Amino acid sequence: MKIVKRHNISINMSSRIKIAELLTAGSPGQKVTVKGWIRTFRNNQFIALNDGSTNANIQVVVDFENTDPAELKRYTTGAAIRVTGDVVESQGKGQRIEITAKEIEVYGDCDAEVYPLQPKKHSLEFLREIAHLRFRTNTFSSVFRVRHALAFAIHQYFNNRGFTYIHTPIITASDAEGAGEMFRVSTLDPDKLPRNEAGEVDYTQDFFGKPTNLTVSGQLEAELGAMALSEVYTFGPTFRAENSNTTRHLAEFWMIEPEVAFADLNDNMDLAEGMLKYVIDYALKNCADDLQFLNDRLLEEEKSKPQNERSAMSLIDKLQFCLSNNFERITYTEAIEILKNSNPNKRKQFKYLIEAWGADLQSEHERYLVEKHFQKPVILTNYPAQIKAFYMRQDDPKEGVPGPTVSAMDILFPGIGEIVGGSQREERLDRLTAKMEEMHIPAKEMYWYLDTRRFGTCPHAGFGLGFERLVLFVTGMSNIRDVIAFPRTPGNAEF
RNA sequence: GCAUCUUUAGCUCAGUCGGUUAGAGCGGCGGACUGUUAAUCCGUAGGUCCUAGGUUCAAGUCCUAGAAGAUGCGCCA
Repeated sequence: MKIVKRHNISINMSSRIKIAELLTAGSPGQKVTVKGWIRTFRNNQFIALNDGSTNANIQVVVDFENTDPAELKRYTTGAAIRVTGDVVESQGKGQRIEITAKEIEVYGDCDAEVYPLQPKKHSLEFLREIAHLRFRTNTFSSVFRVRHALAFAIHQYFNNRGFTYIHTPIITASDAEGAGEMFRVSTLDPDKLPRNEAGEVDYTQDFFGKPTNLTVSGQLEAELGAMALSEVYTFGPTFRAENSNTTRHLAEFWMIEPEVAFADLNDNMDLAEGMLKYVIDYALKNCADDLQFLNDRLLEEEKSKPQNERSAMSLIDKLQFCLSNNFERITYTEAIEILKNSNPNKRKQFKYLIEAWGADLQSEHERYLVEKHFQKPVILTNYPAQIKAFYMRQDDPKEGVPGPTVSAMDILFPGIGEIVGGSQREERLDRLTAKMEEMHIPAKEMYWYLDTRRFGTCPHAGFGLGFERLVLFVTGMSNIRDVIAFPRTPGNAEF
């Protein structure tokens, strides 16, 4: 296994060396201190020690003949220890170097009888129930190192391009965004709600003096920033109170939302495609060992699946394929034509048959386009106006397009579906207010948003990227609950 | 919210057509071995068969309801 060392300094007092650094750069003759958690203790003699810097363990050789047997009993799977000793060439196969222990200190014992993690394969469902301990498994430590690398690369990508990272509010009084059901934020006692004369809940007595919710998107606020700073992005938690029970929805998730002034739909697509490729490339270069581990894990898992359900490409091949091919850019209107003439539509295999322009695409249609027809990421653009949000820019009528469209774009990924949703924004005040009226969005409350169109408006565009969906794609995991530390889903807010 | 599937030891799972005392591997515990690689070998303990009803001479197995989990759909990122 190739081991990736992620940093140059082992951060710790008492000259502790991290295991990734020791395994890559350590040489016989060194005297070192390592600290970590025992993975296995074999033959009363060999400790496999892990500190989370890599999935590879350092082998610690214990001088069992000169160690108190009561102390040897404490070296159990999961125990936290310090080892000071000499780096030597390993006599056994399977590792280049090992440590001959001179001193072992147990920081925290781990009762093997009740510790749930064993040196064996556990199901992801079981590990989800012990999410507080699942970081200690190879799969999850790899997933979370990759997750970190992707988050870091996103900041780096935008920083390199002159973007300003802005922090948009988590609590919002605006419920006009229409992005989904919201979680109410209140300090009122639900058992003793104050009422006004009309018998309605009196929110003037609530903390903010009006109804407030957790944010479903930072986009509207990001647009305000873009109208001064030119290029901004947000990267924060987002909350949707939808009763969604799928492998790709969370009630609390992280979203990246760039917003760019003086940009149109094409700039927007270039930005999104560039970002996705940049961060995937970053992960391939900086998490090679973790991705290899996840790649092999996936191959192993797929062995138990029937041939036709296995993926055509391995995880790493799929990521590299994604880098070396341009995303397919087609309009909604073109997509409808393809779907209308597709075999599953003609043979009535789709649950929802495509009959006319204007229909919303179901996930079976998106999957057909991405996984069967194009076999690569697809960007769908210029959707019918009626199925998209009020703030998307209205297109000029075009020959061959049956109805009004907006400059929207969705990026669809294999296995994930929609990973990015974005648009060029409607910057023309009259068009925007007319649309809001049509969709019953209270323009009065949204004065702050509309002010950007009143005072120095300009063409601008942006998108939202679901961070966990990106992590799903890059790690090859199949359930979104396994790429966030403590998933919040309907009926579950454990830990 | 809807549909389908699953639930047996701490974990992963087997359990035939409804039939007598519910099994295995791993893990635990006791021991052996001492250059192992999820070590190996011997021994041993461990069960509300998800819950509540029902059918039957007899239910882990069949039926009904509920709970929890998984998958798919809808909503979306």
